[in-house]
Amino acid sequence: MRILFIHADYIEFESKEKAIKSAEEISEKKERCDECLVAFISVEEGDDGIVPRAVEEIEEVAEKLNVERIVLYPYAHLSNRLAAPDVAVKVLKELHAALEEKYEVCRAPFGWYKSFVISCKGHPLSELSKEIRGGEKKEEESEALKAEKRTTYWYVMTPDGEMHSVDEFNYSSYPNLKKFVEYEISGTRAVKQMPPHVELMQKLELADYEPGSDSGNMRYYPKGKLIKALVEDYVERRVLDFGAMEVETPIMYDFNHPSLKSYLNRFPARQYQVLSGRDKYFLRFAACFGQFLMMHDATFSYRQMPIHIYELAKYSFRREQKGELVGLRRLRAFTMPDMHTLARDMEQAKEDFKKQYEMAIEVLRAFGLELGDYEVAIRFTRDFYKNNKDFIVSLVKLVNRPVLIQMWDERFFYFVLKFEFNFIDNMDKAAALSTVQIDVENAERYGITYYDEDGEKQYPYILHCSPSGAVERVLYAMLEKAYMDSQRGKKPMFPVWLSPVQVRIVPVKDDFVGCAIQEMYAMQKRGFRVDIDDRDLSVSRKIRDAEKEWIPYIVVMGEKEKKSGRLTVRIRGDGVKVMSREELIARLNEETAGYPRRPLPLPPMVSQRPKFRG
RNA sequence: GCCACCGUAGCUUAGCUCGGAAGAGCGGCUGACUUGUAAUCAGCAGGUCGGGGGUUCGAAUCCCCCCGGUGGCUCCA
Repeated sequence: MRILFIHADYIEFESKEKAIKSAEEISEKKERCDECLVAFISVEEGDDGIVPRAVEEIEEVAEKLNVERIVLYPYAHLSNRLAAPDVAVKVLKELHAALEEKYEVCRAPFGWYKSFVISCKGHPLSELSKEIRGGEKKEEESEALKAEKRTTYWYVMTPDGEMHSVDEFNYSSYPNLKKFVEYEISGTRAVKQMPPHVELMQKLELADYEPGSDSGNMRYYPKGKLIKALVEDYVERRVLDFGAMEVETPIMYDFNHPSLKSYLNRFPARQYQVLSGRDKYFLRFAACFGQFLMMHDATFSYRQMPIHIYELAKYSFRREQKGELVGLRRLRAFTMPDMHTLARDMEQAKEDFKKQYEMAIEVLRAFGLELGDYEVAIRFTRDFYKNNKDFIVSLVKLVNRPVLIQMWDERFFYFVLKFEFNFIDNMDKAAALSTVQIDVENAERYGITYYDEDGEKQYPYILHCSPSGAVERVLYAMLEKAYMDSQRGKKPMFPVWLSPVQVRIVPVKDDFVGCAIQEMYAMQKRGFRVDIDDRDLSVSRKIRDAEKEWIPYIVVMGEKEKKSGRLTVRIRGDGVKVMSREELIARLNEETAGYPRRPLPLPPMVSQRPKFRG
């Protein structure tokens, strides 16, 4: 709380018009107070508990000045981290009530544009400012956290349904699971190295830091943008095939909306805030808000369920702690495919949960991430486990490998069951990709209801699903995996359908650029991304550059090819083969079948491209 | 957010310990070469040494503050 004190001969103020929707109702527009202490007050975040101290401070000043009247004047402009309006009004009212015991108190209305005239006495003590700090909130949080930790139990479940103690499980065949368990439970690591994906995202000209923005807001170069767009296209199609309806919702929401507020209050801090005039909004951190508000207004019955709605939440914003931001692993602005499912009962919720679990496995496979490239975590409450033991075991059977289990005695979050697929990177850090949760709380919070067989309103269960996790994080996982491959002597690359350039044609000398263009057009027409390195450089140099770009097929074009009409193709990681154009196209078709396509994101002539980095 | 380390040309970096004229490779430009599967040769241009302050005759180098990045902690709805 910040207070500016003025010892005044008099103050007059008049309320002109409401500045915010939630302005107080008032009886008198014009007021005057003589011989008083005026306190201009900004109520700040976290000020709920500090009224007694504020009262002390104000009384101390009032006593010194020997005044009988105090004017409390809400004044937002002393602070840039204001409390929500309703909190501010509450605090001001409490101040008023407490001071009224000894003083005559007048309070200017909250939320109005007011004109005022003040006559400051001008003696040395007539102008003072104070800042009063609270700061108890954090401790409350950590208490809650400690409680959570006390009642959390960790296990490893094997496909036979056995629960093993995390300490006694034999990890020898599952080193990554061991790393994951360590990451989750103890969290001690001691590696000193740049995360490999950071260097790769820059070298390959995919993504980069943007010094002109806030930390964790990246720029994406054409090749990175292409991969991102393809990943998004693919996930979207999977989700639409799954039966979801695609929607679009705003990226910012009113702090004072009752449903949003109680949701936010459960998880304090961590949002970007946006001012629209004097009204405060927060940027979404997932698509939940918009979709829940939409479904609050929708009418539907048990006959239509399960209902799926989907949005690519671009962007979602979380104001993560600075020390937590790393390359593409953890960002402040990210792209979140977000599907919500409204299920009429737990049976339906479980059934859909399992289907989504299976979908997530397939989605990650499309990005070259197989079972074994990531670790599975399943988390639930003790009650849920008691009633659904077989269901949990069936999930573990499906992946046919040991899975980390976290069980809570009580429900701390909005869900009773959740799974994640966690990628373990070269620094032994875990990052969640796919996830699905069964939410038992938010239907009620948002007033989302369906009509049951008897025409009665019921709250549905809500599944939150991101089949891939954040798109940027998919990129991160692919890059980290490629680095692991290169460490094992394998040539790193993206799946062919995601390679920004799928075929590079290297003319031996200028004379063959014409033939190269013909070849390029022929393959382009069939839907592939082909370019030509027309630079005046040696063949080996151009091969080297193409290899550094991880291009899967390099076609050298010279006299031989012109005469024979066959192509000499250098296949990444598989030597040089001579084949016809149709054979190459057949191979490309096979490797990209069923995946979305996009055109080359760069000028087709390598000589015509800017260098985005070095 | 806290602690530690790092920041020199578009990129990778030498110089910093112990203060004394900022050096290279790649990339770019110009020219020569017309090339057959991971770097053709030569010349030229390119630097507020992350920013600000201090110490000093003199600071890339020593000290302080700030910004950015990374590691660890905390956190991760």
